[in-house]
Amino acid sequence: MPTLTFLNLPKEKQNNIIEASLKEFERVLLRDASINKIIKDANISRGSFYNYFEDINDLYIYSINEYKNKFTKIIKESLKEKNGDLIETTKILYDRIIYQSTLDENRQLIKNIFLNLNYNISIKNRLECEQLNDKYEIIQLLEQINKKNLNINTEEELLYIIDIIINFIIHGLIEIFLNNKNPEEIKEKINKQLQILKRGIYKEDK
Amino acid sequence: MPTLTFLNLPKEKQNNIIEASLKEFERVLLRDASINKIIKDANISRGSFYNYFEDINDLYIYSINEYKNKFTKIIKESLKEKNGDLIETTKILYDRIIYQSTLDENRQLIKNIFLNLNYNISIKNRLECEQLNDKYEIIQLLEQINKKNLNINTEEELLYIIDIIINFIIHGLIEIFLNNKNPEEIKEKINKQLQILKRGIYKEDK
DNA sequence: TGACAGCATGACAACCTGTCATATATAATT
DNA sequence: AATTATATATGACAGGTTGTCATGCTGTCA
Repeated sequence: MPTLTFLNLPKEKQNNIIEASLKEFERVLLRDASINKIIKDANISRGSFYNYFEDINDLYIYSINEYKNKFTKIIKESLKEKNGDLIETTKILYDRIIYQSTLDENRQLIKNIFLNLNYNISIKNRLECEQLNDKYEIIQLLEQINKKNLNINTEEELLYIIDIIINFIIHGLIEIFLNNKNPEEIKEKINKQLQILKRGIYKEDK
Repeated sequence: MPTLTFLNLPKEKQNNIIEASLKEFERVLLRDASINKIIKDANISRGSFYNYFEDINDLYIYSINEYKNKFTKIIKESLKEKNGDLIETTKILYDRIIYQSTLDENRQLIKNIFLNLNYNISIKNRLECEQLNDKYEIIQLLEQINKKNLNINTEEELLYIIDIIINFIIHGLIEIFLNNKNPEEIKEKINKQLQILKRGIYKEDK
């Protein structure tokens, strides 16, 4: 989290810093982002930077928050549209993420945000933990899922399933963004994996 | 791949370099590994290093090859022991990887190798592509899987399933190594995810 | 006016990587 | 044996990076 010093800064100065950082996070992946470039662009001194943030990861998590909310919103809308059907929601979700990330004016930044997820798992954890409103958000989302057609016994199982599905999507996006695979091809792959998950991999008898 | 210059070096000198690099890859994750430390430890000059390898990733892929083979062997043995049953093989495989990585004298290195898988997906790809014998290895493994009790129509589907299962394991290992989760707890989680995959997530009617 | 807390600053130490001109060793050819 | 050609080794160097810290500035409060 940024320090109080940062939060007490005039909004304009705060924005300058955030904007400069987003420019940098758009240019390169988090692991290659340069504090030097950001402070030069935002016109602040090196010392100030370290008065505001612990390190560049700290700034990153704070800066991309807006985008996180954007995607939470997309998830919510998709769930609603598909009446809580998990598989159908996933399919439309994929389409929308791809749409956002190929047409959005900030597509390069979105692309990097997704790739950063995998470059640095520990950041991912900080991202998930630090924003405590997350827990509330997740509960809200879970409630919208239609459990009637799901073969589950506990809430825990639902969480596991979601974990699996999220990984389908994230791995798909990595293949697209990093290895320049065709989104249609990956969509096909994710659909097949969803089918497998839907019906199970073992034959009836067992 | 290392250059011919490197491969023509006396075995002892080669070994010195590999040993020095493994020491470094044990100390820190790939993204923090220092060429300086390695060349100092191996007693070679900076210029020589770049005569032998393209960069540190190049050296990494070459150095950990031995460990890759180690795990391929463990997979083969497990498959054989469980008569090709995919789920049972996965379970025992997990136990053995955990065993290796908590008891092995090189546990820290093994831990880092697994974590590196996620820190840098592009390296993972290089690792998978460059060793062409891999394709043969994979085909060999696939043949050993018992498909009779599997609900699959094509070879392609089998590959998708394996992809899913590998991700279960890798994500589990990350939680253990990076977040210091309890291996027993993660084992429980993976087992549950395997159960879900086994039976499918949708109710019969659909 | 003095004292103090909060904030800003940039020089600095201590790292890092990749390159390249030069030096040396080894092999080939005259 | 002497010369040439090729292969390999070297470390200084340029151009980066990060995090720290003593110092200076500024506004508030007594």
